[in-house]
Amino acid sequence: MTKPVRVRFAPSPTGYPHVGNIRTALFNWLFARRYGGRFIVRIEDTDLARKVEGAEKGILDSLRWLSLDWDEGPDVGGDYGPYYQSQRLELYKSAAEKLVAQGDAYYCYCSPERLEAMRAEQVKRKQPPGYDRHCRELAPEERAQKEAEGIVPVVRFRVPLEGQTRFKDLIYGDVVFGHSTLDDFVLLKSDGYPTYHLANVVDDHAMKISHVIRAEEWISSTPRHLLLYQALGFEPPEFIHHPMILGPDRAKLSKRHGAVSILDYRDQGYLPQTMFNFLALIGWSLDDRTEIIPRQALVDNFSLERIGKTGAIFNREKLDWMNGVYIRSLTPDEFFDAVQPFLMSDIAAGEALIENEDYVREVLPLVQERAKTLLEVVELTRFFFVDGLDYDASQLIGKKMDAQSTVNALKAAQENLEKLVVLQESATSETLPAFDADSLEAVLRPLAAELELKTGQLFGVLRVAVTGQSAAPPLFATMAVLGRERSLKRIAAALSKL
RNA sequence: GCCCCCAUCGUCUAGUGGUUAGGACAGCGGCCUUUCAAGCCGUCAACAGCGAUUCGAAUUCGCUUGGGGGCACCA
Repeated sequence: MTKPVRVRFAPSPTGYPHVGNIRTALFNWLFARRYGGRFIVRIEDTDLARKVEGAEKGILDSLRWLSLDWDEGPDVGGDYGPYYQSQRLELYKSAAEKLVAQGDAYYCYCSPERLEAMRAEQVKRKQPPGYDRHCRELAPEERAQKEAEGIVPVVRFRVPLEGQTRFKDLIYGDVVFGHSTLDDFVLLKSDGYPTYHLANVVDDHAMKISHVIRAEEWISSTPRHLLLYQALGFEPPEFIHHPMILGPDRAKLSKRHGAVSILDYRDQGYLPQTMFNFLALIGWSLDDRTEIIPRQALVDNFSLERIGKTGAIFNREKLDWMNGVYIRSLTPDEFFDAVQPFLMSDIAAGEALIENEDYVREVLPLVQERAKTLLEVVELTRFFFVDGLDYDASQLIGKKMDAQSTVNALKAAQENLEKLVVLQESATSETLPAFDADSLEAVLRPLAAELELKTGQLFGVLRVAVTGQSAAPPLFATMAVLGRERSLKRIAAALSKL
C-alpha cells in the first residue's frame, strides 16, 4: 500500500441501517484502524424521493453505538467536505458536462413512460432490460427540438459498444464484464441530482479514497465506475467486495427476516461489544478456533485476506451465546450500568431502582450468568421487584408430594426460619448477618432430613413459594437478597394458597 | 432472459496437493448440582455431482447442478 489508506462508509438516508450495512462500515473501520488510515462517513442523499426522516440519525447512532468513530464526515467535518452529496451538486454537474463535452456522455430526452414501456417489452421478449440508446446519436436539430418542447434531459454515459472492462477485486480476484452487457446508464437525473454511479466516482476521487470496501451487490456496477474513472481521467481506487449477510432462506437479508436494524439489537439488549465481535466474524475469521475477540485484537489482526467469499446466514443462536459470554464478562458495575435502562423501562423494576438502588445491585449478580440479553434481565429479576406473586397453587406441590406434605414443609420452614432469625438477632447483635445464604442453608438442609424429604423437594417447594417460579437463581442467595420479611411473607402467602 | 459471483457439518468457519478434514453455535448424552443457568467431558454431523491433471486431490482445471447478486431519472 503506497497511498495513505482512506476508506469510506457511504450510506444513503433511505431507511434504518441494517446489520449488513453496519458490517460494511465495520470492515471499513477495521481496515482504516488496522493500517493507520482514515475512516470517512459520507451521506449519499441524492434521492429526494426516497429520503426518510430520521434515517441519517439512525445510521450515525448505530455507528456511535458500536464506537465506529469517523475521522471525517457529518459533525466532525474534514478537509474534503462537504460530506453530504446534496451539498456537492456543482461537482457532479461539471463532471457530467465535461463528459458530454468530450463525447463520453450525452443528453437523453426519453420520457419515463417510454423507458418503462421499452423495458416491459424487453422483459416480455425475454431480452436483457436496458436502455436502447434512443438518444445516443441525436442530431443537433433533434436536440434543439426537444429542448424547445421544454423537456429536461438526463445525462447518460456513452458506454463503448465493444471491448471489456476487467478489474482485480482484492477478495474475488479477476472479474471481467463485456461492454455489450452494459447499457448507457444515467449520470445526472433531470432534477439535477447525480446517480450513485457518478456521485460515487466523483467523490471517491475528490476525497482521495484509496480502497472501496462494499458489499458484493455492487460488483456488477463496478465496471461502470471503472469506465467513469477512465473517462474522467481519474486513477481508480482498489476495489474490495465482500459477501453479503443472508436471511435464513439464504436470500439477501431484509426487513421480512425480522430484526435487521442494528438498533433493534441494541434495544433487545445485545451489548455493543457482542455485535462488534459477532459482525466481524460473519465472513471474516482470525484462525481456526478463536471466537471471542476483543475489539483491540480485532483491530490488530483484521485483514482483507481473511474475508471469505461466501454469503453467510445471520446465526441468531450463536449471537445469543456470544452475548451471554460478554454479559458474564462484565464487572458488577458494568452490568448494572448496561442493564439500568432496561430496568427503568419496567414499572416495578424502575421503581425499585429509584427507591433502593443497593437492593437492585444485590439482585443483579444473581442473574448475570443466566441472561442472554439485557432485556431478559427484566424478566429474570421480576419476582424480586413485585409485591404479589402470581402462580398457580398446584405449582407449589413438590415432586412426589401432596398438598398436606407441602403445607407441612412450608410450615416447618416458616417456623425454623423465624426461630433462626430471632436467635441470631439476639445472640450476636450486629456482627452476624441475620438472614444470609449460609445461615439459611444451615437451617434448611437439616430440615429436609427431618421432614423425610429430599433436599430437592423441600427447596423446590420453597423456591416456588419465594419466587413463584420453578426455575430461579440459587434459593438461599435469593432469599437472602429478598430479605427476611419478604421471604417470610411469601411463605405465608403460599400457605394461604393451599 | 442476459451478465457476474459463490459452493466444507443444520449454521458460522479453519483448511491453500499427502490431515484420523480442525474449531464454534445449535442438538444429543453425561458429570457437577436445591431448580435454571454457567462450567467440564463426550457424541452426532460436511468437502454438491461428474470428469480431467497428479503417485496422490476439500485444495488445480472443465462441465453439470444448486444458491446468491445485478440488469431504475434507487442506492
